[in-house]
Amino acid sequence: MSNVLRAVRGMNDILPADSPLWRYFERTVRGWLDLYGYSEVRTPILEHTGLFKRAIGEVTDIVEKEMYTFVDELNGESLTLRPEGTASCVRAAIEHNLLFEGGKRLWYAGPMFRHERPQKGRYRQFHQVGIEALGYAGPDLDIEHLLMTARLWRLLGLADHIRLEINSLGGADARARHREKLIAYFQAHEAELDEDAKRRLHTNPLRILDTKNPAMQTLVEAAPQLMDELDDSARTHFAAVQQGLDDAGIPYRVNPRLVRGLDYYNLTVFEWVTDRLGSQGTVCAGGRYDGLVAQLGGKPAPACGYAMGVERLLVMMQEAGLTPAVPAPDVYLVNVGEAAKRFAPEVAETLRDAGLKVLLHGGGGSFKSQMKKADASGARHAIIVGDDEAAVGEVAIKPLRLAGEQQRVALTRAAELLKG
RNA sequence: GUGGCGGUAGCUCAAUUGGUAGAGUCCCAGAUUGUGAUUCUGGCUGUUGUGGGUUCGAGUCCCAUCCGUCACCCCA
Repeated sequence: MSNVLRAVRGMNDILPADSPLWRYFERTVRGWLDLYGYSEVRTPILEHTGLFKRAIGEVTDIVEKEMYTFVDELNGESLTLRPEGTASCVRAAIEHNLLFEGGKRLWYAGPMFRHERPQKGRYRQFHQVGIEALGYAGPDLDIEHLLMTARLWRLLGLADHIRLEINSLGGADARARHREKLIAYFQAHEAELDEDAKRRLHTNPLRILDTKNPAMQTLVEAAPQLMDELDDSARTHFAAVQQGLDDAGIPYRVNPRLVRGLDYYNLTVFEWVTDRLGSQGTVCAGGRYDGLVAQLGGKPAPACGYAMGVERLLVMMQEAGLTPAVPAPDVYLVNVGEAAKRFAPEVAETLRDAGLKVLLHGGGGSFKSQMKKADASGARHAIIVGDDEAAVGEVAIKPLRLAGEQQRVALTRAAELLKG
């Protein structure tokens, strides 16, 4: 294998054994998005580096050490493979004035890139489906997003394995106040902080609250709560979101320590989590980002959205045994003899004209081996063409799955017989 | 980026204190010269991830590296 080229680490081929699951997932997701009236946007995989720095935040882990950034040597521009989809989606909406007529419900799907250490459910090229509602301020869209995700889990058969956690981050001012209090509080207890916490104190103090170190639990529990800083409008918004979940009968847990890794979030944030994926438990997450449109140069517009990790959901589906049936052709066309070989493409095309999925045997081989392949293909029928049949424009139809006699008919009658 | 464990045929896995790399499956052919799933017979399949080192001799021991995996970090 030393001379063999390999895929880049953390970037996977999706092979025929897996593509039916992907297609099933994508089909389900598209139908589900149609139910809610969302429109697809497709943006480039590559953007100017500045877009992500401005949208995600200069000091986030993603921007500091996980982006695939390079200089286009032909013109000196710094470009970046998108690490997430919201920035591109919002950029496109601003660039093309999509919000001119008011709110827009959008979605996108595709590969994202982050230079992290690969692990199960975490890859350097991974896929997300993202949903964004731009131009809507009220909690009604937050609620719509939570209800629609709950429906998707039901459609995919994952509802029993996923639970919802929500929180409110308040406005920018509330978070700034909270951040200061938090830093002051932890500085006052610096002796009790572990190494991780000391490092995070000024980079990402919110993350200290998430520590898994049992020795710090009491310290963390007595820390200033973001919830206490929320103003009335943020409280009202959050209460309305919870009311909406209650009305819909969707169970959830308010997790005051739930934060987001991207700077643009405010007010409602949520995560759908599972305990079936080890440490990669977050399967879908998002929230409100009312400041982002203006931050990227657009006319100020509120917005909220979320993204799901496709690979993580697919692993869950596989482990739950929810894999779709392998697609099989309707007909496997066996052909033996020179005249038969010339006749076979006409037979195949005629049947395809009638909408039948036909796998034409390729590569020669004995009659027996062709029949074995016909069986292995999963086709319901084998069509057998020999020189005898070819000479008179007939085919032999043999049922492979159900009982029944083989019968020989004119090609012109074959399709109707196979479909009936 | 840090640490633990792992890597043998296309796939799933064996290989005794270091002593000639094996099985099942798959694939191919035949038993059955125009009939597939079962059965029987025969056959193909490897730079033991890669590169060095120790040794008379390395799948096995040592070093490096790549890839996977788990945890951390972070996140979908």
